[in-house]
Amino acid sequence: MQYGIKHNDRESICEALRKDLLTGKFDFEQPIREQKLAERFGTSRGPVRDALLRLTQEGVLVYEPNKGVRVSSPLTDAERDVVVSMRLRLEKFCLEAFIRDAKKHHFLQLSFLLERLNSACERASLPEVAECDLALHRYWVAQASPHLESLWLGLSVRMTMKYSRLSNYRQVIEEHNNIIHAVMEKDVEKALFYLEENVI
Amino acid sequence: MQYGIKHNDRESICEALRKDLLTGKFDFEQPIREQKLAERFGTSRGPVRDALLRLTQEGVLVYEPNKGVRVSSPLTDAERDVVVSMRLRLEKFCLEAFIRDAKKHHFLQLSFLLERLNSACERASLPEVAECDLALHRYWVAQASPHLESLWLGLSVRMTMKYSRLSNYRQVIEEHNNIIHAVMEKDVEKALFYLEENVI
DNA sequence: TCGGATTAAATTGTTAACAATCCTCATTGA
DNA sequence: TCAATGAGGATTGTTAACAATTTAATCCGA
Repeated sequence: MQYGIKHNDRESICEALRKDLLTGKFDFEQPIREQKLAERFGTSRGPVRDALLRLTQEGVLVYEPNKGVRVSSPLTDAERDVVVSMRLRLEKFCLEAFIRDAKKHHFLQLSFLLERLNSACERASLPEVAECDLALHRYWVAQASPHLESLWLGLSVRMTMKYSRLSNYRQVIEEHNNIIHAVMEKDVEKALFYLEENVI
Repeated sequence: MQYGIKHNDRESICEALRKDLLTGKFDFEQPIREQKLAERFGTSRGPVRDALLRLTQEGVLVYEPNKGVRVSSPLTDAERDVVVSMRLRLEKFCLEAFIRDAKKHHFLQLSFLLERLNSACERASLPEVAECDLALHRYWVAQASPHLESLWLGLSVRMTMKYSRLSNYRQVIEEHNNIIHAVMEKDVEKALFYLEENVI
């Protein structure tokens, strides 16, 4: 239970599926069947449909009327470049605002998320690393601008789908340590520099 | 019926609501009730919920568990700046690709959409102008990169919500004429220049 | 054997009823 | 007077059944 958000079915199904999709448990173009997922999550098709609709909007799935959804094909390199630069624009804005306004308990939460990322890296569990990495970035985005959070999610998800630098665990830890130390010292310039190194 | 897309209930409800929201038919922070909309559109709550979920993801609505959705508050000026620059980054990429690959029937469709925008401006109908303006931009985005279309939608919707330059109808026509003429001459540089003038 | 129509199965789209949750407001007791 | 409590009504969340559509399989004739 992260952030203390209350989860209903569609939320938790959505998160579980997103994790599976980001870590490559489904093939590209593979169609997704509602009934099957409903059984897996022990609900009816309703909440499953809600989750699929959300993931479609995020860009992980593609929807075709009367045919359901399938896993979307990866971005071209050119498209990915665009997405990367958009995410950087957004996240730099948020990180700067976060540093400006952060209180003690925000730093605490940051340390907690960083620690989670570390231990996920130690366990060398790619799904967990992916999740913790996104949770960390998502935290300062959500704090700085709830308005832009869903926008950010769509961007990161598309990036992560294309391919994942996350398998180099040592580097993942290094990069996030750098960012967060800079944040704690309220050194905006340094933080943005390390962020730029990380979001590629 | 534009693009020949097949509409089911949730799609058409979504579009109708988006238009209403973009043209200010609901107040900011006003809660949206599912039952009321279901009656208005002559369906059950199911498709309405789907539409609301999509509009939430696009950023027009805000969702709170067990409380439904409400109209999201406008962006701050700083947030809007970020969104504008992101949309420009995305749309310039798409317009450039569009110019590179466009065939005759694409230009034809473009002329058609421009004509629709013109007549909406002549009728001085703000809802229609807003719709036609978005439809036009959306066309080259969708043609150039279906992957990025939903991303673009989220950006434009958030921009348009904040405030609308669209009420200066003469300028709207002028700006789009410039863009599209440049596109037809396959003059990338000029097209991007006029686009930059328009997306503000 | 092949192409096209026809039927059957699988899948998505929609609905109405029911369950769970939240909100309002009157009541109670100190 | 005021806060706590607790019905009740309103609203969202979930479910299972049904309708519409697509996909797959079968059959038939040339």
